[in-house]
Parts: sequence; structure tokens; C-alpha cells
Amino acid sequence: MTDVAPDRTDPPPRTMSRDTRRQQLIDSTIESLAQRGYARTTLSDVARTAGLSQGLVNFHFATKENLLAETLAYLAEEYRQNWTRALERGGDDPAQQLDALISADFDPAICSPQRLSAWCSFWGEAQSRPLYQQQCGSNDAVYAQTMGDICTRLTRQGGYAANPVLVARIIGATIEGVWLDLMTMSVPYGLDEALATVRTCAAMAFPRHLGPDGVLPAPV
Amino acid sequence: MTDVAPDRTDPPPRTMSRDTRRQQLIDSTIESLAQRGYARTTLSDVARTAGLSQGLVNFHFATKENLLAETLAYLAEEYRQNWTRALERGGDDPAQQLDALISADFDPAICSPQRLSAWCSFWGEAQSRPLYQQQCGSNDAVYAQTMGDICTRLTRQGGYAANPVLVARIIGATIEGVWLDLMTMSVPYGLDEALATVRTCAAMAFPRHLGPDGVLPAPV
DNA sequence: CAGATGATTGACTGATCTGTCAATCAGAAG
DNA sequence: CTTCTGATTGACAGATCAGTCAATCATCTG
Repeated sequence: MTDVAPDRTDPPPRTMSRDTRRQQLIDSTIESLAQRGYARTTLSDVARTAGLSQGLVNFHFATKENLLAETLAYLAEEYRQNWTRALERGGDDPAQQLDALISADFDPAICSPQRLSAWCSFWGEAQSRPLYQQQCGSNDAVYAQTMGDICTRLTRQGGYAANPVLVARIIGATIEGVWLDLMTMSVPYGLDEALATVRTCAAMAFPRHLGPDGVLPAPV
Repeated sequence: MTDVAPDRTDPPPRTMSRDTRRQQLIDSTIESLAQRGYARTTLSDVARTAGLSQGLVNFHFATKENLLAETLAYLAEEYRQNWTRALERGGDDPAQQLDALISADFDPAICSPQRLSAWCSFWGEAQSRPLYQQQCGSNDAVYAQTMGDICTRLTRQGGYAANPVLVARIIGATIEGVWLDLMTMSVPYGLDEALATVRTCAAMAFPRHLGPDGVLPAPV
């Protein structure tokens, strides 16, 4: 909850190792989730992947459940920061913002096979674990609200007829569906094609502002 | 593989009990997956839910892995039959067929919270289990191909400009994304609103044939 | 160098779960 | 009624895993 990102690093060399180890173990957890799935991920796996002894996992995270909860929190925060920063770079134009939001979701750093697999592991278990569901849900709600606001402004600005909340839901659902495609298809398409797919979806809703390759040049 | 659906029931009373038990245990497995998730589903759970002794699960399915594989096969077949039959009732008109395919995916029998949870459990594990991945993937490929064909015909017939394969992918992704919404949102919208969302997506692609409430009356 | 603090190890424990199996039971066949 | 076949039970063995803990190691402080 309090210390997700490794901050305050430079001056004191004493506890630096603690955050390093925690991050190392979280990384190993993500890797193990991706390679072996949630059900078969053990603390021994995580420790071995990190090249550490298994007792250390309990030392730093107390319980397995806590390790997994903090791993999910890390992924959620990483994801949130990614689209938040992309949005800041998008300026004030809603079309630019919408495209920034979409593009951010297919940033290779966020959308790697490993990350997608880890996310999917949590989705599969979240349904029966209120803690996970809450963690996924609260973040998604903020994202959906942001997407809704952007679509509302773009609809108003461009004089579009469709219900912007519904359009935002469609675009958001398409993003999640394309993610699932990237995971479950035996021969998935690439990130560029995934991005083009969602952009095309957005272009169907806002054809005078967006195209399959991003924001259109001249809004007249 | 061979006997998924409970057929040949009436005349011989001898082995009827075998298929009954198998189906009973598969139903219990789905229930347990939905309530406790994949990782915490045990053979004892499944047996207790079915009101049977735990030894019986191994007697009928040999291994836990086999039970889960057959449960996934049952879900996949149930899903396949649902959209296949809906498509048969859709006649030859591609617009009718597309709407039938979309509607079928939100049939309460298929799209219940329990079924969605069970599916998501398998998705979460499928990444690391080739058997599951293959089973999910092969079915999805047929579905995607069918959706692609229908969109191709509708595009040709209606003189639409967009790439039908891309449109089919968008509609399919939206369906999967809406499913995820139904699972992960703390306050999800209803099946009617889910269906309206996907129909609106299809209407953006084929505005002269489809609307938010289904097939439009007059194709002129 | 000596002492203190915190990180690290790996063996161990207790609990849980899967799969086995001998014994039992129910119903059909003779 | 007796026999036979297949379903069913529940106890059990073997394996795995999460969490504990005493001992060790590294590093910093005085």
C-alpha cells in the first residue's frame, strides 16, 4: 500500500537492499505467473527464479497471499502511471488524448506477453478473491471515467450524435478484447496490428478526428 | 473427446448412471471454479458439491487434470452449439446472421456469472497449459472465421468501405471485452446493456443494416 | 578490532491434496 | 436365492507446499 515504487534510494545505503529484494521478488513472481500460471506458482519457484533462498520470500512478504497482492498492486500502479503520463503528454485536445490513451495500452513495456499473462492469471482468480477484485476494479473505474470524459468532450466538440459513454465503453472493451486475442490466439497478431485495430474502432466512432493510423491531420 | 453431450439415454438402464455421474461432477466442477477459483478448486470440493464421495471423482475421471480438461471441453462444446444453432436460425441474410451471432453470446444460459467465472478461470491457466490453450484456440478460430465470413458478405452486399476482417476482429474483441466487464466490474451492467453495447459497435460498422437494438427493418 | 543490526540460509513442521485400493453395496442375470 | 458386474465408499500413502526458526553471514558503527 505505502511503498509500491522504489523511491528514496540515494543517501542511505542501509535499507536499500530491502527494496531491491522486494522488487526482485515481485519481478520473479510476475515471471513465474506468466510461465507456470497462478495455480502452479510456488514460493520455491519465485525464490529460485530470483536466485534466492525460499525463506527470504516469507521474510520480505510474510505470506504468499501478501506477495501476490503486492505484485498485483505493482502491476496496477505500473499500468496506471503509463496511461496517466501518456495522457499528460496528450495536451488538451480530446482527439490527441484519446489516441494517447489507446496507444499507451499497447506500449511494449506494458503489453508484453509476460505482463499480459500475469494480468490474466490475476483475472482468473480475482472473481473469487475480493481483494484482487477490488484492486482491479478501482483502477478500471478511474480509467473508464477518464475515457468517458474524453469521449464526451470529443463528442461535444465534433458534433457527433452517438452516446459518448457507450462509445467509451466500446473502445475500452475492444482494448481488453484485443489483449485477450494477443494472449489466447495460437498465432496472434503483433502490437502494431493490435493498436491499428483499436484505432479503427475509435475511428468508426469519431471519423472526422481519428483514423486507423492515429489522429487525423486536419479537423477543418 | 468422444462423449461430451449426454446422448443415448432411454433404453438401457445399465450404464445410464455413468454419464449422469460424469455430468454431475462436471457441473460441480464449474460451480467450484466459479466460487473458489482454479487454484483453490480441489477434488474434495467437487465431490462435496455433487454430494458424492471423493474417490468417485478419480473413478470417473482418473485424474484431476482430466476432469478439468473435460470440463473445459464441455463448456467449449456448449458454447459452440449455442452460436451454431443461433446461426442456423438466422437464415441467409448476413445482417441477420451477424446479429444472431452477437445475441447468442449474451444468451443467459451461456453468459451466466457462473459460466463467465469458470471460463475466466481457464483463461488464466490456459497460457501455461498447451492443452487448454489448444482447446480454447481451435474453437475461437472457427468462430472468428465465421464472423469474418459474415462481415465479408455484409460488406460486399452493403457496399461498405471498411476492411471486413478488421471489423470482424473489432466486434469479436468487443464481445470479449464486454464479457470481462461483466466479470470484473464491481457494479456490472446487465445482459441487455451488454448486448446493446456490442450491437452499437456493429452498428458503427454497418449503419445501414444494424442499429443498437438489432437488425434495422428496411435495407432499402 | 569488537559489537550490533539486519539480511539470508536451509532444514524442518504441520497441513493439505491427489491418487490408490480393498471392502462394500446395488442391481441385473441366471 | 445366488452370482456377477460395476458403482461407491472412505481410509490411507506419498508428495507437495506454506510458513517457522535457529544459525550464519555481511555490513555498519563505535
